[in-house]
Amino acid sequence: MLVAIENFVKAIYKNDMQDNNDTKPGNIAKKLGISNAAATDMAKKLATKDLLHYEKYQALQLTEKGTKMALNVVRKHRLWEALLFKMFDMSLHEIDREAELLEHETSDFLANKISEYLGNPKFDPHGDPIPNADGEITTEDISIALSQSKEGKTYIISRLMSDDKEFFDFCAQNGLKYGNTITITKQFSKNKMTQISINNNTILLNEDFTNIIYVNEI
Amino acid sequence: MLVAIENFVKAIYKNDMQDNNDTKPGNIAKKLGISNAAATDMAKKLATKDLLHYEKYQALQLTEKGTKMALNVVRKHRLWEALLFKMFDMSLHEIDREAELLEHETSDFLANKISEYLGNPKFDPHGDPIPNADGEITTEDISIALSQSKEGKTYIISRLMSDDKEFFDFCAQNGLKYGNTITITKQFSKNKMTQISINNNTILLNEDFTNIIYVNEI
DNA sequence: AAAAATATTTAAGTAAGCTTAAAAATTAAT
DNA sequence: ATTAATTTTTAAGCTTACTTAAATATTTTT
Repeated sequence: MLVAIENFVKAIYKNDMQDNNDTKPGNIAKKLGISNAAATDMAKKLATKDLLHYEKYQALQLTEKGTKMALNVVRKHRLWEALLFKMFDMSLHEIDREAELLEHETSDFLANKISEYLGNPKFDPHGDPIPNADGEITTEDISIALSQSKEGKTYIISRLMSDDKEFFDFCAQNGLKYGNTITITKQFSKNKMTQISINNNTILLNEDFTNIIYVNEI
Repeated sequence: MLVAIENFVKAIYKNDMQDNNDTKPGNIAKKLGISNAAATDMAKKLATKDLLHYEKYQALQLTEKGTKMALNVVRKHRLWEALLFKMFDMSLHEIDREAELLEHETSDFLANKISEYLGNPKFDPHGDPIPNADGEITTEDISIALSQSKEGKTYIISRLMSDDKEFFDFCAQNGLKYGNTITITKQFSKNKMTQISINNNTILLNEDFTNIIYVNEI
């Protein structure tokens, strides 16, 4: 019950943040692996709980209450990722997989304990910001997608925005890790490829990758 | 779905282990806070899944498969307790409360990581044995209830078999903690009270307490 | 601006995990 | 050994979170 609701508002929140497709039931349904009909039903139900605004055929919009709930779940997810990553020898994909389950069964009390233990971190191991206990993200996001980076410049990897195992495995193998430095050796504007240099290795990345790897200017 | 089942087999397992009332639907229902009818229904359902043996009006009996499932959940519960107790400043009651939720959303993979990190502990902070990854409890239980202790003898506290907050608060206040040493200064056989000495303090305990505090001879 | 394709909504139905109330069996008390 | 009390079971019903299929609206293509 609560899990389904939490996952629903979280999916809306993430769709609004990260993806550029609009937040209609079908898109949320796809992310959650449920039917469009189920998503519409749930949307209507959550509207009665004041978690989102629903109007037929329109995009779903979280209310303040809904956003708070989403951020609370996101906070727990990212705190778990940070904790598991620090303590155990686990990959980015593995910590994501575990956090996906633990996030719904974590009290605010425990979340605060974890945060405190970690020194109230502002970012998780993917570089995603961790909302504070009040559901606020206090960091300013100055990162850009690698696809927007400028040839010749040097950047620091700030976010790996994915939950795909293969992507993370690739990143791990090639030193593409939160905090590492890379230089853009070439931008191929025609075919949207980006050539980077990292640890004296040259890697050619396609659009799929350069849209989910985020970097900060130095 | 899985959570309800896991809690059901766990309740049976614990009832068999700790309590001397028989394992009929009503007793399990009481523990889980559900109706007798619901417990009967669930028992029938789990019988079809080969998790327990069900015969009308008879006590419920876990199959080997059911026992394995129960032990797997118990393992995760106790590992979480051990981890939370070690890492954070949390009471026995608090770690129990959190572990009760986390236990159902923990992969075997993560459970093994936690166990490894803790050095594969054999006991949790209550002194309860932690089953290994194969669902086996390899330690021999040589502890006795405080109510069975002998006047004049000295013991080490080995288990605090409860999940009640008030009990734990009392224990914490009085140094009644796993591993601590106590001496039995007097056994009042008539009214079933036990007087103990701990840290140069004298405490009088009634039957409710002496039946759930376990000790080992030195 | 129609037609075609796609997405959303409505409607009807299902399974899980409960509930309450009444019937049947067991257990306890006299 | 009946009677009384308690427990277990059966039966019927509810809610949540889905499903599929059909109807309706929207969006895209031509």
